[in-house]
Amino acid sequence: MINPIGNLNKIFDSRIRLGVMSILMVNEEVSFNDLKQMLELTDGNLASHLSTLEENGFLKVHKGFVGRKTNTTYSITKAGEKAFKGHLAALENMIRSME
Amino acid sequence: MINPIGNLNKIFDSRIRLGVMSILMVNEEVSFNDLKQMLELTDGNLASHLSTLEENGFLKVHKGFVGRKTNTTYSITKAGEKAFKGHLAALENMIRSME
DNA sequence: TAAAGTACTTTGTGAATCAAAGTTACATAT
DNA sequence: ATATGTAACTTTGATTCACAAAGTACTTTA
Repeated sequence: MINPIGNLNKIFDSRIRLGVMSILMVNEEVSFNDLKQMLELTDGNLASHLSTLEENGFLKVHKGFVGRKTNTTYSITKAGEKAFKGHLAALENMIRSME
Repeated sequence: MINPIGNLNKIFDSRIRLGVMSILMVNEEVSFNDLKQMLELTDGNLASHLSTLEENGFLKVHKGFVGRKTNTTYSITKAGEKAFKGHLAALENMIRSME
């Protein structure tokens, strides 16, 4: 592939999905509210990006409780990890030719 | 800034603009047609992204000739270089927390 | 009982993306 | 002189995306 952008993953063109993935690479499980605060998003905006990532099999959802409050957490899947690492590698390749 | 995506530059959310910039970081001057072929784009699509980059002061245009044919080339500006490097640094920061 | 929290979904708007077609200007081939 | 070609766009139109705001269903706390 000569085209330097050909290996970038379209799902990760979105800064928000990029942010979610990078948070989930480092934290085993993160709640909806923590993601919302870390990324400074409205509920709806976060929810829609999370569902895009979920539809693509990049993350999985755990519905649980903290005390008696509902608590939804998200974690990365193997496929998500692979796709994200692939995207980062593509970014690196693109940039490596600059040095 | 705690928000890991807060320092990313919106202009570079686009893979195409990212590609243009990375090519221009490495090549002093690149023609419209070379960019078109490298990035596998239609005329219109490339032209519109180039004008976005130009409007933002990230690249400059040189209209010249090769023999008697018109030849437009593009090169990065100081501001473009700074913005692009800033974006890459923000990406790196975001990713560094993963290691 | 009222207010607030969680995690959404729905709605609506504006912006972005892109291909395709049209345009302008010059060049070359017939 | 006419037709074809190439470069570099601009315009058009359709589709998709992003996002805020409001609405929903359920529970909890004051």
